[in-house]
Amino acid sequence: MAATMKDLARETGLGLATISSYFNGGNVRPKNREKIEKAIEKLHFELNETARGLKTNRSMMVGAVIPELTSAFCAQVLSVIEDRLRSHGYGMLVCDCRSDREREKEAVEFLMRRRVDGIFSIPVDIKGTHLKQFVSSGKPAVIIDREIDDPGFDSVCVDNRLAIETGMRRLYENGHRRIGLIVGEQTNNASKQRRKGYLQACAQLGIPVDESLIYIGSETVECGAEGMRTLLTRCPDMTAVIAGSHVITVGMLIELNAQSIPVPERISVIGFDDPQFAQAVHPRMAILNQPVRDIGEKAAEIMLARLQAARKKEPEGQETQPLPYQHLWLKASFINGKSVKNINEQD
Amino acid sequence: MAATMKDLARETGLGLATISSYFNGGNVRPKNREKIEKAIEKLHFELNETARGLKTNRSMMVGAVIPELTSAFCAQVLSVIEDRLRSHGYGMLVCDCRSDREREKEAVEFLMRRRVDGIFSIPVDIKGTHLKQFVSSGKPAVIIDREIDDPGFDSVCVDNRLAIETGMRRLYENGHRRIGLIVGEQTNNASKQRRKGYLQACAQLGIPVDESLIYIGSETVECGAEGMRTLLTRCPDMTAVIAGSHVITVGMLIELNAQSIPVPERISVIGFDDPQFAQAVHPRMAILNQPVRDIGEKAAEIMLARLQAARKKEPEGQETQPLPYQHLWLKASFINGKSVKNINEQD
DNA sequence: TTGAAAGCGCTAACAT
DNA sequence: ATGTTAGCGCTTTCAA
Repeated sequence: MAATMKDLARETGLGLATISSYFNGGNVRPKNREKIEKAIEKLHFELNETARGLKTNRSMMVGAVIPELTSAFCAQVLSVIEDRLRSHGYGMLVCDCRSDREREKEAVEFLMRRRVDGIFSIPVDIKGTHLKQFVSSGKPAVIIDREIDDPGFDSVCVDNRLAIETGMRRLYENGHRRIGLIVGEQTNNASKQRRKGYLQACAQLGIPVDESLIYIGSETVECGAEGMRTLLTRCPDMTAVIAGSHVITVGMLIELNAQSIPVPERISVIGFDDPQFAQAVHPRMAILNQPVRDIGEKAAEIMLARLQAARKKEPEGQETQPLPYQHLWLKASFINGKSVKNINEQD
Repeated sequence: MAATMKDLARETGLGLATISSYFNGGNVRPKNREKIEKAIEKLHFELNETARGLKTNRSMMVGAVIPELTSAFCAQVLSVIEDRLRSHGYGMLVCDCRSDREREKEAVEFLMRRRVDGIFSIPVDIKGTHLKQFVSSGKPAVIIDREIDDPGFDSVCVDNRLAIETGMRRLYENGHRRIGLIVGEQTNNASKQRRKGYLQACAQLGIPVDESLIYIGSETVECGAEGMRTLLTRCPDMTAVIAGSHVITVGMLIELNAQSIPVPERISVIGFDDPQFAQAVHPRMAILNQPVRDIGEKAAEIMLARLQAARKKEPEGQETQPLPYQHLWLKASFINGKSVKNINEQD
């Protein structure tokens, strides 16, 4: 159906190699360049990357395995990555695994069959077992957002411990001592780190830890609402709450809203992520904001470096010494709002 | 590097065709099935879809060209589509074109080089010129969310005219007559239809049209804020506003929030999309909600039907009569909130 | 049911 | 600088 290089060769009277060379930046006589370009135009020729990939053993595609495409965090990070990679000629195959380990594993196998050159993963399985087979084929995987037990990958994470600590300190400075925390399941390292940050902050600030102030649920809006509801009745003396993720923030606000509980008069809150959302709610919410743009850029950068290294390797024959794995820890920033009340004067 | 069918053949002592037949649901003796499965296990064999695609002229991938991956609407629709397609063995290559026509065109070319079997497009170019070349190769394109001038594609849209009309009627019933509208650029058919719905509702309800109540900007948060600011000063007697999209809704609320304008006391608002967001803001916002799930499902369904038809066609040789293009119009629903004040009693 | 062989569109030696 | 040719890993006739 579609025109092939052979057709271009016939049309121009040139050899196949010349045509191929034209597309691969080789030296082609200006006269012939023109001829080729004319033929391309005439025959509506489009390079067949599938065939090229078969020959070169590179698909010029990467995979992205994520827990939820509808999460703003995932979408924003992917958006940055896709942009950077496509500008280097790489396509991105997205696989949403719905936070399910089985589907995550299947997604990686799916991507392997398509011979993607690399995989970005926001892992559900923090052991990273789903990627073992893939990396053992010598291809790069970059982990995003979740610290993984296995050090055999590059990773770009946010210092979640520090993030929560920052929030806690803010609340402390504003006189809060009975502070609640709503976080997701502790199988997820990000959530784990957030809880750890909470405990650590308590220790540093001399706040006695009260486990009943900690609600552990899941990464869902429902959990945020449920958590808020629970904490409000369980700890009536609680003056502030920190949400352990964006969806939890949303759920938290839904519950406060449903119960018409005034923020920050009755309770102070610090949310997570999405500055626009924080500005749109009333009162403007204080948040711990993850640097999504940086995360995406760093992850893409690392991947592109590895992809490039892989391309160079082959010609040399000998294994160049491998780049050491990178583990980046980016910092979340605190964006102030009006959702935290200073209760110092009340003492 | 990776094991090939040849390796399986050698390992099992069988012929290539038998191996291939095994993977394609052909008849293989149980004894040999076992042998093959053992060999697959042993050699960590993974089918090479690239090679298969070259031969079969199907990539088992579809492309998705969208204006902004970070838009919740896009992400949600894609999430549904990806799920449905992958369960049928298709991968999804996502191309975010940042609402840019040039990049949109490039994205389609990019996808053509990868020989995707179909393309989903939430088009920037409503002429659909970016898809011309692609569909002329006989492959299906499904347009989402934006009515396109060319009828030569399938499309799944929302009746935006009706949506805004519904909102207008609600406001009318609550006594509002001076109603503002903030919409995106009129090069976009969705925005166009929304404005049309506004005008039509005015006509039906006997509200005189005042162009100064209509703010036309772009599909950005900034435009929502700017629009709100403008309308508030330009039309101090305005009692209600309808937002023409979700991002505009967010911008609108940011501005109201910044100016500490009480909703719905001073002004009533109706937003667009994202029920969770609507519930999280105070007071709970009334919205016109697009059926994202249905949109994705219908689009995927149409695509899968066409993909299947294309597979059947070849064996028959003769062109089966083409399925007629479908143009679906789904309805947005009104979800009530507390952001609309009944001002009838004040008369 | 299975095997042998041709070829999908391209790249990369190698030869010219 | 350009042409010739041999595969990349698979599917698919065609024979056996």
